[in-house]
Amino acid sequence: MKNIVVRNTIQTPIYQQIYDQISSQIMNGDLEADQMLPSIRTAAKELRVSVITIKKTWELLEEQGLIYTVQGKGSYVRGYTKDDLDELKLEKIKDSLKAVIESLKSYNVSKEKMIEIISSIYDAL
Amino acid sequence: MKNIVVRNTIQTPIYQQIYDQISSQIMNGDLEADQMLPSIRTAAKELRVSVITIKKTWELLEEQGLIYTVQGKGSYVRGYTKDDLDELKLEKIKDSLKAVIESLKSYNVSKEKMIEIISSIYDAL
DNA sequence: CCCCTGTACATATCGTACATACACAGTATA
DNA sequence: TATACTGTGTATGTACGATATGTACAGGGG
Repeated sequence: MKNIVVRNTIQTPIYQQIYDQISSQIMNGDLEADQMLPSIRTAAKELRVSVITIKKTWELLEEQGLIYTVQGKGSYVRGYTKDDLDELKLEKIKDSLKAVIESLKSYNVSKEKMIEIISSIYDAL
Repeated sequence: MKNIVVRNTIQTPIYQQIYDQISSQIMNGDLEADQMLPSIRTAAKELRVSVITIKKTWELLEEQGLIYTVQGKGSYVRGYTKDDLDELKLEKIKDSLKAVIESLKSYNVSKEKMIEIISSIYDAL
């Protein structure tokens, strides 16, 4: 439960922000298999949000097969191999990029132009 | 008012979908300067949505400086040079890509990997 | 005056988020 | 062994804002 940041200033839902960060930590291997996540109460207190919000996040993570939950005990990270995690991560990134490319479809951006812009954004970081 | 498609199956708000398509048509030069947009009633009937929804779209377009509206008369495409339009378009695309890169920040994707994935998505189209 | 235009109002539905009460699991202890 | 305690997840009821609607109001021009 380290390095989670919640911003109220952006339009992304809180549960989505937390989901993104935890799912990336799992996919990056920062959280070990069968490691217990904080209880929803602990996480809620720590991040200063409602237990409902954390519950929704945990549900999302469970839906995506990243964790499993035992009633009365807690939620735990699913056991995946490094290769599996890399694959999941790649799919996630692909999905995001596909979505943005789809949303820009009507602007008729060529592959080369797109790469050029991506490159310039990275260089500016 | 050609080639506008509204989908109820996706989560993007209707007014946003219409906005994206009209703004891209303007930026691509498909709509001429001072050309009148359809009245909000006509557009609403044609796209089978409420006048309020179209009004919101027109307001967004006006906010972004793409059209101007005259009470009782109608809404018209602003006069921009081709260079201005290209610049607006580039900014729009940059903003979208910046947002997706920001949202993927925690996955630690390198510039090269990102370009590789973008490339593969384009090749698959 | 009539018919076109944009505008404003009141309302319905849904997603997000909250506090609080309920139910299950494990353990200490009488 | 029974039961109370304290941890866990779950469900209920509420509030608010965004999205979308229909319908009534207001301005421009023949």
